[in-house]
Amino acid sequence: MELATKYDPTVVEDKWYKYWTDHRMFHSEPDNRPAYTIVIPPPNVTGVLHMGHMLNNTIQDVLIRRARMTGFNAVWVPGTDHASIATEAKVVNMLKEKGIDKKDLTRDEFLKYAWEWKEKHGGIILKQLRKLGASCDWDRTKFTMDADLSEAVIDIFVDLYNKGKIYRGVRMVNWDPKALTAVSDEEVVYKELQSKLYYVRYQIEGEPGEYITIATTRPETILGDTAICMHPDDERYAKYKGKRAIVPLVNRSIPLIYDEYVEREFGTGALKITPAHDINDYNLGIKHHLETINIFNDNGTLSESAQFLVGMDRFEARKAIIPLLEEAGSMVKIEDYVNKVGFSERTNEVIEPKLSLQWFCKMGELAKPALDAVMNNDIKFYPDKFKNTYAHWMENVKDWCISRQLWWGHRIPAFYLPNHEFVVAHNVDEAFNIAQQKYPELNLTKEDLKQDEDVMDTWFSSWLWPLSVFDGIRNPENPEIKYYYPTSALITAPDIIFFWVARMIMAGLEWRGTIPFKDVYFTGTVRDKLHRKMSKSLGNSPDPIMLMEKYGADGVRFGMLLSSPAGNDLLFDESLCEQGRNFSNKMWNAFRLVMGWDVDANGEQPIHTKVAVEWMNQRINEVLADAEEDFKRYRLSEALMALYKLVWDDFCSCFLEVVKPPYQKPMDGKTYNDILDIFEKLTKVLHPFMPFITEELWHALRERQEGESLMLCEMPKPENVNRELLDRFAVTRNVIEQIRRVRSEKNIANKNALKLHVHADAAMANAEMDAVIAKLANVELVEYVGEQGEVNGASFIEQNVKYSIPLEGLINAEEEIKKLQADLKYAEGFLQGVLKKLSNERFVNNAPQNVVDIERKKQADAEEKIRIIKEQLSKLQ
RNA sequence: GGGAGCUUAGCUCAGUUGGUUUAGAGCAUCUGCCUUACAAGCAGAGGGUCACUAGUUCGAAUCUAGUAGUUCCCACCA
Repeated sequence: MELATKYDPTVVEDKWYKYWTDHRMFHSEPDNRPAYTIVIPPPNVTGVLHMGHMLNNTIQDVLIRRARMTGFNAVWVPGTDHASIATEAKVVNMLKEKGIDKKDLTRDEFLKYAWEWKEKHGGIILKQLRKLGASCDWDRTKFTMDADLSEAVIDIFVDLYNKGKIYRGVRMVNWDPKALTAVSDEEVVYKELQSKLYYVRYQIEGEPGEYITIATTRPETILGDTAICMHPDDERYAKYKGKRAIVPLVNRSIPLIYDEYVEREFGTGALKITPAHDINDYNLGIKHHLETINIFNDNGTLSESAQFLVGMDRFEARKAIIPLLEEAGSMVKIEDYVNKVGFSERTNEVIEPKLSLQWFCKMGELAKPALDAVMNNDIKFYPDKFKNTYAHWMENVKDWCISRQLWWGHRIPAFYLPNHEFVVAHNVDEAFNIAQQKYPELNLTKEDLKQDEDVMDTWFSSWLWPLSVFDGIRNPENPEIKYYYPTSALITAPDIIFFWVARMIMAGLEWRGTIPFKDVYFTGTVRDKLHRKMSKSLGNSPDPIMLMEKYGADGVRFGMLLSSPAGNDLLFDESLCEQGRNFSNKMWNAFRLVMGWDVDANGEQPIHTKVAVEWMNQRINEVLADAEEDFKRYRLSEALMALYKLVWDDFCSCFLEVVKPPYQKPMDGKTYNDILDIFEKLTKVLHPFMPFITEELWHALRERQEGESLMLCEMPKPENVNRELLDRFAVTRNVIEQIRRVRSEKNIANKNALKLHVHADAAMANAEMDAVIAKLANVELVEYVGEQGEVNGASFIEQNVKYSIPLEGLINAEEEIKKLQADLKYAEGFLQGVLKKLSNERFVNNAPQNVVDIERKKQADAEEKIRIIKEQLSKLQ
C-alpha cells in the first residue's frame, strides 16, 4: 500500500467521529463502575464557537476521554443556555429586519417567533463541537428551557419564596435602556471615559446674588434634583444651614442638606442630589426623606416630569441643556474629566440607575455554607488563587436581582389579584386555589389572576444545571442523579465565578445538601500574541472551524493545550497549531516506516533491539507515572509536552532508529510485534489529547473488529520503573550525542563509519549498549583500550570515562587543547564552588548528612574529571 | 480607593517542603545535511547577574521586607 507522506486529517476525522457516534460510544448509563461526570458550561443557544469554547471544551474532552480509559463510567452532558437578554435581542433584531416591532406583538406571538428562531439557528455550537472531537453524550443534550428543566426552575422559585428568601421590592437597579430590562450588578462593566465636569450654580432662595455651585458630569439630571448636599463640617457652606436653593430652569425650591458622605475636596464640595438616578443619591434621599423625581422614560428619553427637553434622548439632552443653563446664567465653567461609566455587558448600552419594582433573592444564608465548602477544600479550585476572589465576594454578597423585563425565559410564577396582592405558585391552578383560600371574599375566577410579566435572570436556571440535567430537583431520588452527582470537575472561565460557579455551589448545597463538583478548573482567557483579549470588534480571533480545517482538530487541540497551564492566559498563536499538525505528521510517518518493513518471523532479535524495546517500555512507564501526577494537578500542558517528547525524541528519533533493520533486510518477528505493542501503547496514552489520529493509527496497526475502538481501551498503567536501565541508556545516548558532535565538528558524513575507543577495562563493557551506540552513531568497532590507551583523535569524557575516536590526519591538536582547557576551566570552577561549601565548617555541621555526602561525591567526581583532562592535555602538549 | 497574583533564555512557561553538578523545556535563532518514514524532516550549537534592593540562613530563583513594572478582581466620588 502506498501512503501519502503527509497526514490528511480531514477525511480521517469525520470518519472516526461518525464511527464513535454510530456505535454510541459516548453514551453512558449508570452501572457498577465509578462515575466520572462533567456537565458542560452551557453555551448560549445562539452562540457560535469561539476560541474560548475551543480551549474550554478541549480540556473537558481530554479529561472525559482519559477517565473513560481509566476505568470510570464517564459522562459528559452537553447542552445550551437560553441566554435571555442575548437571544431576545437577536430575535428582536430579526423581527425588525422583517418590519415587525416587538411592541406590536403579544407575548405568545413573540415567543412563537423566538422558539422558531431557536429551532432554526440554535445549537449550531453543539454541531461545531463535534468537529473538535468532543465526546459528549449527545443523547443527554439539554436546554435550559426544556420542559423538565423549566419546571425545576419554577419549583426552586416557589421553594425559595416559601422559605422567605425571595422578595419583591423597589430598589435602585441597573437599567439597560436598550434591552429595556434590569441587569444584575455582575452584568455591568465599567469603562473609563473622557467626559466633562460641569459647574452649575443654584441661587439661594430669598438671597438674590447668593449662589451655591455644584459640579456634575450629568447636567441633564439637574431637572430631577431634590436637594443639594454638603459636608456638615465644611465652613464654606455653614452659613446656608436651614436655607433652600432654586434648581435652575425648573425653578424648584429644594432643601440644602448636610451629610458626611460628601467629599469636601471634590469639585466645589457641594453635591446635587437626584435620588431617582443615582444609587448614592437614592440612599441619601432615603436618609433625608427627599422627594424622588424620575425624569427618564424606560428607553432613556426624558419624561414629562423633566419639564424641559421632553422626549429627547439622555445623551442629546446632556448637550442640549448646556445652552439653556448658559442662557439662564447658571453655567459657571466646564472642565475635562475622566470618569468611569457602567455599560451593559450584553448590549453595551450605558446603564441608567433606575428605581423599579423587582424580584430579589436573599443571598446571605445561601452563601455561608457555599463559602465554607471552598475554604475547607471540599471543592478545590485550580489554581487556588481564585479562592481569595471567591471568599471576598461571598463575604460581601448582596441580594440578587432575579427579575428581567423580558419575555424569553422562565416567567416568574407570581400571580396578581385584583386587590393588588399576589400569590406565588407552580401554576395558575395552584395559585387560584391558594388565592381562593386566602381571599374567599373576592369571589375570584381564574381569569382574575394575572401572572407577572417578567422572566427570571438566566443564571437563575444555570445555577441548577448540575442538578437539573439529571432531574435532581423534581425527582431527587432518581438513579441518575444518585449515580452521576456530585460531578467530578467543572471547567470554566474565572469571569463567571460569581455568576455561575458560586451560585451552583449554593444551589447544590441548598437542594441536595452536597457540593455540585469536586474540582473547579479555571481556564485562562484566550488572547492574541499581543496579549489582547480576542474579540469580534478587534477582529483578532481566528475562526476555529477554519483552523481545524487547516491543521486538523488534533492539531488545534494540541496547540490549545500545549501552552495553557491552569488559570494562565493562553496567548494563542497559529504556530502552536502548526506544531500540533507537525506532530500528527510525525506520528503518521512513524507509522509509514513501521508499515514498510518486511518481517521474517523466524529472524533472530539483535541485542541492541532487545535492550531498546526494554528501554522504550521503561520510558513509557516513566512518562505515564509523571502524567498521572500532572493530571491530578490539572497540569495538562505538561502532561502533553511529556508525551510529545516521548513520541518524538524517544520513540521516533531514538527507538525506531535503533530497531530499524539494515537496508532492504527483513525484521525479526519478535521485534516487529514488540514495536506494534509499543506503538499501540503510545496511541493509547495520546488518545485523550489527539483522539482522531490515534484512533486512525490504532486501527491501522493491527486487525480490528467492527465496533472496537481505541477510545474504549484501557489506559496502560505505569509499572515499576527500572531506574537503572533508564540511567544506563541515558549515558549511552550522551555518548552517541558526543560522537555525533565530533562528526559535526569535523565534518564527517554519517555514512562514514567510525571506530570508538573506550578508555576503560574490557570488563566494563556492556555489549547491548555498545551495539546501540554502534547503530545510532554508525560506529563499526567499539574497542576497550584500557585507561592508559593511546588517544589519536577526538576525545570526550562521559561519566568520568574517556572515549576517543581515532581520526588520523583530521585532528588539529591546538583545537583539541583549546577545548580541553575550556572543559578544565569549567570543572575547576565547579570544584571550587564545591570546596568552598565543604570547607565551611558550619555547612558541614549544619547541613543534613545526605546533602554533605552529595557535595563530597561532587568533589570526587570533579577531581577525577580534572585528572583525566589534565592527563589528556599532557599527552597532547 | 481596597485586594490578589505575576516578573526565570528572543517568545511561552516548568522549577514541588530552601541543598541533586555554576537553572530546565518547547518554540524561535544559528551551523551542517534532500542519510532509502517524515525538509511539516535529520544531526549539532549558541543563548539566562532567576525584575531591583536589603535581610534571614552554613546555603536563596525558592523564605521576609521594601522598590519598580505588569495583570486581574472588588468598590463606583458626583
